[in-house]
Amino acid sequence: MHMSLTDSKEKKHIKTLSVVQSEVQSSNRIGLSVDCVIFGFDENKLKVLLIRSDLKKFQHKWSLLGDIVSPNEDLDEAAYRILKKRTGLNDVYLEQVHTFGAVRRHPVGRVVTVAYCSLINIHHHKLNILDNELHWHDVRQVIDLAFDHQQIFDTCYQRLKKRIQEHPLGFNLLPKKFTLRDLQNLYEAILNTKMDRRNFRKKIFTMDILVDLNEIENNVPHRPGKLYKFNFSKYEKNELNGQKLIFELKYNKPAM
Amino acid sequence: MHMSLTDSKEKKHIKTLSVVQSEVQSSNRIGLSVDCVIFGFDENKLKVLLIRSDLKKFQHKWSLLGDIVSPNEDLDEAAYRILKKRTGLNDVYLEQVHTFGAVRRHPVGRVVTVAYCSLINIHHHKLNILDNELHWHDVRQVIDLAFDHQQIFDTCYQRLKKRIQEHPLGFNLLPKKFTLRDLQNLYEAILNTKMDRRNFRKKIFTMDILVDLNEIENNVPHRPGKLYKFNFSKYEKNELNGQKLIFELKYNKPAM
DNA sequence: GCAAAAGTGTTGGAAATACACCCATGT
DNA sequence: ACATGGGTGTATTTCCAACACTTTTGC
Repeated sequence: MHMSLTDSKEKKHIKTLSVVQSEVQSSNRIGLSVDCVIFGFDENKLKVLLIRSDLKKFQHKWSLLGDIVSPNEDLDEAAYRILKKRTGLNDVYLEQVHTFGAVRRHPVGRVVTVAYCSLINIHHHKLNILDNELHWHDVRQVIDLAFDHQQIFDTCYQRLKKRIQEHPLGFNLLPKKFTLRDLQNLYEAILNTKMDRRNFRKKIFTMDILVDLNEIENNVPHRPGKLYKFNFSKYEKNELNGQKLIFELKYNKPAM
Repeated sequence: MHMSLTDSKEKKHIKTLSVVQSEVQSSNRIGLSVDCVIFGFDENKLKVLLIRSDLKKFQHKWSLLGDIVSPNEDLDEAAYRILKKRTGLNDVYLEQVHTFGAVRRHPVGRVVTVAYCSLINIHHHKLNILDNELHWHDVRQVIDLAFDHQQIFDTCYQRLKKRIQEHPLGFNLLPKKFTLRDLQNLYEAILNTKMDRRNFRKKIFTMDILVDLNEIENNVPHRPGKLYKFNFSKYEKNELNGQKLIFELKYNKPAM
């Protein structure tokens, strides 16, 4: 059944670097940008950081934080740069989500944008927020963004909901010390669900990823809750050893 | 605590289209390409379609199928175009996976590439395969690809393993009519695991996504298996109604 | 009749759910 | 003292994993 291929085959032309180089250059009229969907958590609500569009055409609409990628920076670097510029934060959770490349997605011409999703502690950066052109929005009230940013936001929010059920990302949104109620509120807000308090605690403790700080919250008009922190190294160790998913929180029931 | 913001705030400069336009143009010296990781299934092995690099520097290495994105085609279109050109297939499963944008990832200069993952029935396109520069490789023997294609391949393969446990993608790799053994072989090959036949059948039937064709395979030296096809509409209906995941096949045990 | 894979049910353990009472604090 | 949410245990159900024998075909 196997025939010799050598006779029927045409040897493919091998290109030199410079040939390909000119091919690339003749077609690199496509702009490249990065847009960041920066999530924070405050007042038991999931928030997203938005800015007024700086384009006249979209002047009254909100948009994501984005910028053009510079020719000598890595894609990820660009995302970190934007995040740093707007929030002053380094070393935060940042994940590439999806690239949007429809021809007419941007009014200035062909710009392909790579969307990143970031989770930050909203209280770690009071800085540039006093500019009222930059604002935290309740995710439930995010509508009608500029460009195709609504679609980008929706995609990132969907991804967050999925990822947070499989990995302990939520801790990026909380202060270092938190109560179990804080943690549960976070998950309920993001997943738009209600969970049984006892079962939630059981599940989290079974994962063995919290450190009991032997402290309690204060100034609460009820019995104070114990404070915990996330045990990052323990989680990583578990993830390496057991190939089983250590963190799994799946809830399908909508709230109420 | 809330102070009036109006006095301290500097009104942001609103840019016109043309200002942004020139910003984009001055910085669009970044090439944009698409690379496709095309998976097929044959001889009970998961295969991936590779081509000899057309760059002299990488002349002896295999690489993914890719091309430059043209300024007037959508990103997804570019991926479909590449797939069509190489396999002759339309309307196949294609999914964007990740964008790779390290500054020095490509020798000809700055080229950012968007990786797509595709699943096709390997027997639907005998066409261009006789060119021995284009070849199906057993995924277990994919090493040392050109550029950063090894990393791209690894990322896509990882993604495939995950996605196929949550969605009925496997059917894209099988012929229209298949036996349950075929289906199980597919999953075992992709996930590199062994499953219990009885439990596998039970799980699949519970999902109620197969149509019994009342046919059996023939020319097998043992009792022939029944043939089924995938019931796409039924799956979609289930996915809409119940918000619960209908398709869930999780196996963590390695083979043997 | 024999080799080789198809087809089929049951059982035990683990995990998820549902659910109710006492406790510590601020007012 | 009371209002508020913190903290805990158990019974039930559901899901998953383990497992062995009979059936049908080609040779």
